[in-house]
Amino acid sequence: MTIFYNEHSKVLVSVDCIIFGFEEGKLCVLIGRRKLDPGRGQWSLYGGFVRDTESIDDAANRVLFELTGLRNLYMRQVGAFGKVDRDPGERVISIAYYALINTKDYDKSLQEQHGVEWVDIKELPQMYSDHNEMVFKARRMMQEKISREPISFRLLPTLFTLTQLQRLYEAVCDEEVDKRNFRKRIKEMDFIEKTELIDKTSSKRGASLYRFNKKAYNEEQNFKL
Amino acid sequence: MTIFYNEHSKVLVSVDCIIFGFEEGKLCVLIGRRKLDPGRGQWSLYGGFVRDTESIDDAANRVLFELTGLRNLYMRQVGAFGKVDRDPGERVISIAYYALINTKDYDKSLQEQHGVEWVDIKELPQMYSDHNEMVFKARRMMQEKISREPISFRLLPTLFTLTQLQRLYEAVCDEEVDKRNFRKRIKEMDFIEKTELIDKTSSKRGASLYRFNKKAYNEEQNFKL
DNA sequence: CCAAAAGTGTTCCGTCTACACCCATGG
DNA sequence: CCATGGGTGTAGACGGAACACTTTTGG
Repeated sequence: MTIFYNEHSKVLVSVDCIIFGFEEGKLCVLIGRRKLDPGRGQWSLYGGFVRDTESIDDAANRVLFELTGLRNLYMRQVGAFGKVDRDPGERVISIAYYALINTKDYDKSLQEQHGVEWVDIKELPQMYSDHNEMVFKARRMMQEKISREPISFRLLPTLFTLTQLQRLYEAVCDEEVDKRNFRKRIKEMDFIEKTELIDKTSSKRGASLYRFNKKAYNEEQNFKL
Repeated sequence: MTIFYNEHSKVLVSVDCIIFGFEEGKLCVLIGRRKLDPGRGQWSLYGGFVRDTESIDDAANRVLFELTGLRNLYMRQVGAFGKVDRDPGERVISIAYYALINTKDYDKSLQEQHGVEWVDIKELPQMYSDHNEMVFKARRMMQEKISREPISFRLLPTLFTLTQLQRLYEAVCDEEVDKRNFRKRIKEMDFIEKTELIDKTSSKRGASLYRFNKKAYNEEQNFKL
C-alpha cells in the first residue's frame, strides 16, 4: 500500500462498552475486574482493541458478542476519549459505546466465564481510567433517547407488564412518575399491545402482559414518554 | 516506556472540524479544497492529525487555531468515524468536532491563505470521504443544543438585533418562527440585555442592539428557545 | 408619502399535572 | 378477610401557537 501520511504517529484505538441492563428495578451496568496490566484487578468496563480489518462499530459489535454471545444489540456510540495519559500503559484512544440488553437473554455461564457482574449504576465503584466518565455520558445520552425512541423494550423481555416498564423508565430517568399519567401515555401508543396473557409472579391479582409491535411502530412513529 | 499492548495494531487518528458561521441569514460551513493526496482538490473539511503529546480535544483546538487564529471557540465532539476504508490513502480514524465562530472575527487574509470559504449548509457539495456525514451529524447535534443552551451568541457579534438572533435560530433549525412568540421568550431571559444602542444598517427605523450577559446567565440558567 | 423593517398583547386550545379509590387474588 | 399490587378518570393549571396592526424614518 502506498503510504501517504508517513510522518504522523499512530496510536492504539480501543472500544469500551457500557452495557445497560435492568435488574430488580435498578438500572445496572455490566462491569468486571480488569485482567491485564496495567491496572489489573481494578473495576473496569469490558473492551477490546480495534483491528485493522474492522470498523469501530464492528469492533464494538465483536466485543459485545464476545462478552454476551448476543448479536444485533441496540448500540450507540458515546464518543471518543483521548486524554494523553488516560491509559497508564501506553497511549490508547478509546471509543465508548453503550448497549442495551435484556438481562434474561444473558447466559449466566458466559457471565461467570468473563467475571462480569451487574452493578446498580447508583453504586458504581471507582473504575479504571476514565470509565466512570464514559458511563456518566452514556447514561445521559440514554436518558435523552428513552423519551423519544422506543428503546426501553431492549431492556425488557418480549412480554412485560406496565409496572415493569414504568419502573424501568423511573430507574433510567431517576425520577418517579405518576402511574395514571404514565399509563395514559402508553395507551396512546398503539404499537404497545396488550396481550391476553397475565403475569402472576409479582402480584396476586396478576398483571396484563404487553408487547412492543415493531412493525406497527415503523408505520406510525409517534413515540413519546 | 514499558509496552503493554504490543500485539495490537496502531492507526492514524485525525480530527476534522465542522466550523459553523452565520452569513447573510444562512448557516454556513467553512470548507476548502483538499491540498493532499489522496483526494487532492476535493471539497473537504479542515482537519489534522492527533499528535502524541496532545489529547484529542487539544488537537481539535490546535487545528481550529491554525485555521482561524482564534482560541476558546465553542467546540463539541461529534463522534468518531472509523470505517476501514473511509480514507483511501491508509487507515485513518477521525474524530469530528463542530465549532461556532462569529464570522466577523475571522481574519479574511487567514481565510484566503488556507483557501477556505463559507458555504451555505443547504448547498454543500459532495465532500471527501465521509465529511458530508460528519456535517449532517454535527448539524443535528447543534440543533438540539441551540434550544437548550445559549450557544447562538457564539455565532453573532457581541451586539446583535433580535431579528438577527431570530434569523439565526431559523437558519439553524430550518423552520420559521413567529416573531412575537420569539420575542416573548427572549424577554423572559434577563441575561439577554437590551442596550441603548441602535443598529441602523438593516432598517430605516433602526433596531435595538442586545447583548448576552454571561455572568447573569451563570447565576440563573433558564435558557429556553 | 410610501416602502421596509421594528416593535408590541391577547385569546384559544391542547397538553401536562395532580390526585384517590375500587379490584382481584393468594395465602 | 386482608395485604398486595393492578387498574382506572377528571378537573384545573400551564404553556405553546396563532394572529394584525402601529411605529419610525430614509429616500
